[in-house]
Amino acid sequence: MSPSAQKHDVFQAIADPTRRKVLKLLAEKELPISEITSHFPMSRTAIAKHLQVLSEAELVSGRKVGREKIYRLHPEPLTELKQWLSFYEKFWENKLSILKHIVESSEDHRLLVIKSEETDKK
Amino acid sequence: MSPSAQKHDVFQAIADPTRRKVLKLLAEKELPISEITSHFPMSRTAIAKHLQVLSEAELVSGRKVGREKIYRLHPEPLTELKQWLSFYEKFWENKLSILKHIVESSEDHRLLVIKSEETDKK
DNA sequence: TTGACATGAAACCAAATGGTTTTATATAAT
DNA sequence: ATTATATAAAACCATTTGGTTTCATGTCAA
Repeated sequence: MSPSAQKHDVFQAIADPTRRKVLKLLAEKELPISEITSHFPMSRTAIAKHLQVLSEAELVSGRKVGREKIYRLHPEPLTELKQWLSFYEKFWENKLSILKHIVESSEDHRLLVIKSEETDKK
Repeated sequence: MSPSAQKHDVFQAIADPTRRKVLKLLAEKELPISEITSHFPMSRTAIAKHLQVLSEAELVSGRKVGREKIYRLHPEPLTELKQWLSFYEKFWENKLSILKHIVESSEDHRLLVIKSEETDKK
């Protein structure tokens, strides 16, 4: 595929556990495909495809060195994720918001307890 | 699909743009399925399935009120995402780590020089 | 009671996903 | 020059995904 085919975004890219593990590997140091593959119970081709997805999301980039293709982490796109997350942080960082959430759901909890007790007595 | 099938995790759940938009809607206030659906160009059934995925990831929960099923945001699982992200933040927040990355693997040595000078001024 | 409304459940479908195997090509090492 | 290594490219495959349509069921309103 063409470079930066923009087919996959960062949200999709990190959805797969294998790809997340690849990113973690590359966080330590850049690596050729075959060495990355050695950490997984699947074929080199499969890993190459995962690298392509990561590459489309611009989370990694590969350069050819001799007969090897060496991939390295390119973490900048993760800032998009961080931004997205920051919107929701208020729901667990702001105590008032958390409290509000609890208050809103308290009726249901009472209901649940009562039902459980009734069931137990029978 | 079976209820609470624990089939989807938070990474998968937020991978889909529609589901992210649903979360944002529910961040404002809890809503019944049909009202959520009114914000999207797709069927109620499709939205119901997205809600199921979000529910499996425990990002939302639904309770039946009369003939409506009202869904509410449950943002706690996003902390897992935040934790995951925090590991990578050093690569763009910590200048030394960024520099280390450039030194280790960059073809662009001009960038290296600029970053070094900035660091030296301290 | 009779509709209308809100959802649930199931069958179906095309496309995407995550893998495989096979074949080809360029580079490195002997 | 030959062989082993590293990757690329393509065909193929099963399952999942993201949607649809249809039909059934429970609840509210007139």
